[in-house]
Amino acid sequence: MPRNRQEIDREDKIEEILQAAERTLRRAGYDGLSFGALASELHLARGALYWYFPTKDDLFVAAAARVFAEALSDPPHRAGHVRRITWAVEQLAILEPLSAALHDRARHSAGAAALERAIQEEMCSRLRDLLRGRIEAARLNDVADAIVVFAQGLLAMPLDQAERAARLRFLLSELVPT
Amino acid sequence: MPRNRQEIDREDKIEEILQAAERTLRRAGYDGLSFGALASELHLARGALYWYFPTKDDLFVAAAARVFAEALSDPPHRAGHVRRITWAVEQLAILEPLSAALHDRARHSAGAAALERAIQEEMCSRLRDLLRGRIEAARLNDVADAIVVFAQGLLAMPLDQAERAARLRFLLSELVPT
DNA sequence: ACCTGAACACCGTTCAAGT
DNA sequence: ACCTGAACACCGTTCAAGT
Repeated sequence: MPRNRQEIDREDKIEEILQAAERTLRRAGYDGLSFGALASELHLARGALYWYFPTKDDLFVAAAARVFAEALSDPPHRAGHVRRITWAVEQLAILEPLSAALHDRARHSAGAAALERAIQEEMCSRLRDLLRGRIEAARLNDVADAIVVFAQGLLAMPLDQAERAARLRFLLSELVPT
Repeated sequence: MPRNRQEIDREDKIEEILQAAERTLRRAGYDGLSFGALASELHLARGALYWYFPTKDDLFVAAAARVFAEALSDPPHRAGHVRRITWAVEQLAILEPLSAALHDRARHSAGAAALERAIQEEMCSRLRDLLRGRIEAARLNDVADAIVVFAQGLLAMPLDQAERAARLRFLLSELVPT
């Protein structure tokens, strides 16, 4: 009955595992992502998964990368900069437990650290594009960096959506000329 | 040989456990803080610790509270506001893995959430005192909140000390009149 | 009231043995 | 090349049994 030897090639199998891992990650977070649960969902032995992902961190990072990429795809079209930044913060706020887990694993796993940096640099570069016309060139990098740091702080604190939005509006009103 | 029945009273025993837990937390972080390791260090059975701390979260929060309190005690006397804020950020940066763990546990443990809030409110209130003479009263709360959010963001990002200081200086130069 | 030692149900990871 | 099933060394937590 195991239809998994040469009949399914490696990349398809990896895709299948990643889809299940992504689902588990969304539903139960990092702690809920276990090789045991995943294996039984995929009708595999626990050890078999190590053939595809040599480490829990490898599996986690690969699945998390997909979740983040999806969350940050199609930002609101032609909205003002405040609304666009608020949108990004709220998208990340939904994934906050995932961000926290990624940050935690980044201390032990080079892959996790790389993904964390990549997400933050993506945010920075989008911000610079968004603010380029609106801010003098000399301040652009500092302001973009500051907003990313601030956004990261908003996510790390136990605030609700309204508080996040209010504090973000205050910062933007201070840093970005109207 | 067990000199622990009525000979040592409860509070002293708790103090002894907390000291060991604090040491373990500083050396090995949240993951390294295990009832097993702690018990063998204290020459106790694993189960005995549950008599004093019903849950790992209870033990962790109690030990972490001491670590944070110590780290934030005696701030630099009569320094400028930039140096004092930088000092606090660096003190917390040293404990960043602990902050991350606390934030993670705050989702599952009310005690962890309470400690996290308490630390942040302590920072906020110190900041307000520090900036009170320097900022118009109407902006004081917003600026203090913003700086705390920013500081939290600095800690959540993989930056070195120089980068943290530079970004903090930029923010303060924007928010606090010289 | 406090402690022991065993048990339970999990982990991530490894590995000999199979196909 | 892929998979199984058992093993290893851990977890946090519970609990009957002792003092």
